[in-house]
Amino acid sequence: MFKIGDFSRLSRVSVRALRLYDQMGLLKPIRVDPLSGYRYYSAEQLSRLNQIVAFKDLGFSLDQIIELLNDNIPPAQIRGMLRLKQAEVQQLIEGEQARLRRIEARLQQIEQSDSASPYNVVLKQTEAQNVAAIRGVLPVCSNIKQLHAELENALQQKNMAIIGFPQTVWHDAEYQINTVDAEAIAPVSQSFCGCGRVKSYTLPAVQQMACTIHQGSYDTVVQALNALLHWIEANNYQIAGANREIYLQPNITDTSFLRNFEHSIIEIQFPVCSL
Amino acid sequence: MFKIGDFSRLSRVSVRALRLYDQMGLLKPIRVDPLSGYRYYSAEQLSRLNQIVAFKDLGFSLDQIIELLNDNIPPAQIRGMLRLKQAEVQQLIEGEQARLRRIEARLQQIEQSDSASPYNVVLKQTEAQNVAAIRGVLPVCSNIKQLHAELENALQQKNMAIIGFPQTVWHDAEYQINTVDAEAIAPVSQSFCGCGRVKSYTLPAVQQMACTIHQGSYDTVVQALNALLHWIEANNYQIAGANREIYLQPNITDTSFLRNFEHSIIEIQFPVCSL
DNA sequence: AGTTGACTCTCTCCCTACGTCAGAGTGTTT
DNA sequence: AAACACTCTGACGTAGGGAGAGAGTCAACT
Repeated sequence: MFKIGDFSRLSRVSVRALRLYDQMGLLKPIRVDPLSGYRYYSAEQLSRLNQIVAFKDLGFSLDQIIELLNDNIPPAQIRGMLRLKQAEVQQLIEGEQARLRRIEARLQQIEQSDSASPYNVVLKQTEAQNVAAIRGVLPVCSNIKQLHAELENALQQKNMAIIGFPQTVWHDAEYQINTVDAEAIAPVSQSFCGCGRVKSYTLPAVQQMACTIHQGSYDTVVQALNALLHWIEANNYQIAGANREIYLQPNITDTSFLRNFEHSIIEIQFPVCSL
Repeated sequence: MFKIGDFSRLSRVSVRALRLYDQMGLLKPIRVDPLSGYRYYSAEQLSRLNQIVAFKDLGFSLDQIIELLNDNIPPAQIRGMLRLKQAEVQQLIEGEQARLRRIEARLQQIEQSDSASPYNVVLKQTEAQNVAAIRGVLPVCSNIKQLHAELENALQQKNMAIIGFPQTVWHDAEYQINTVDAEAIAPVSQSFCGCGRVKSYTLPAVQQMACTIHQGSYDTVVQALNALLHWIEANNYQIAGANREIYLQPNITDTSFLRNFEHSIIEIQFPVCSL
């Protein structure tokens, strides 16, 4: 019979852990002195303790180990739990590898542009939303303002409330001179029947959206675009749809963004998928 | 200005997290109503929040992010922290890959021997210890008993206290018929000058020791050996030294193990290193 | 002006698998 | 008998929030 300290040295498991295992019912000492409360262990218990440590090394939680060491557990279930854990660890590794790529991309970015770039790219999900939209082919990008103004007027006349920030979707797969296929969009509470150029539909949800935020003059928004595209390339993603711009205003009802493109706050989004 | 809920939906960061960031000083709302305590955020803060989320995705803790977002931090230090994190993630991945191999080895083992094998292999460190030892070439394994008896007698005559479990080191690199090179060992408190066949030295520490525990008759100890060797192979380790057997007795001073090999508890150890 | 429903506030407890005290009691040795 | 090593229980801390209680606020609708 060993006192807890000896048993701890023997098994190389900390005293604190042994007391925890006792409390959880994972490994009870063979005897507890009712007077002093001292725990006494026997050498035979090393085998069970070894099992506990082995399962812990496989990544199981103590609660799971209690289950696993239950006497009347069929081997099939143990296999099942092992497979589950296997998949879990597999996924964790993949996640960490993606993280590693992100870190490397960040390092590269710092080393290229010596000053730290102000663009931080984040992966998000977006939900589907009901929207009103006007799509058109414009001679230059900046004409998107007129499209938004037209949309706003049309919705005001229809008495439709705008319940979110105005957005633009740039449908051009690649840069084209003199023509830009763009769509001005405003979130609305419910679908309605479109009329004229105004369409009503549901902007689909996107699982993986690479996003960054641009602040300042609209003229420098290309820098944000560049940073975003670099990030997508460096992290082994692929563009999976048209990119969006969301015009973040102080208030949803405020529409000053149309007149103030010098101090705008814009979130730029690219749908992506893993390469 | 946005209330916390709107800001949360906008940024896709939970309200709870935003409150935490406020409390930690990571992202203070631009205004807090002194009466109601309501937090109000501005769209401009999305950019900082994006930075926070981006660094969190890289694996940094909130405390580290406070440092990283400190205005007067040189880019060189950011690079350093990124490199550190890179190494850390790299190591984590390797650890998880090793775990994956352990899980796979376990699955294989279960599938081969349908009933769950009672041997659980664990990786430990061992410390250096002063020992007394007699080494000899024996005709059969079981003669190790005599060597231990001889060692015990010699130490008793010298009045040396044994302060740990008796052990055997099997020096044979490979199995040989009719001759076994083995060493009976007993831990002692300090080194002394050996005499005759009894040597005194320090048994070196081992960084990685693959261990399992055998209970029952000594005759079936080969099964434990097999399980251990399988584990070492399946986990991409290599044997890096002579294997040891530790005879775990109810008490250190008890020497009944020499007479009772039918109900022994033995820990078997193999020094290993990564392949 | 009142009411309702949706938000928000602070506060506390919960999660892992222990590490780390603090204060009190035990066992062994000199 | 004193010293010292060991053990006990219990509490608090960890990272990043989740869940929920109880109270207060805001905005819209009657």
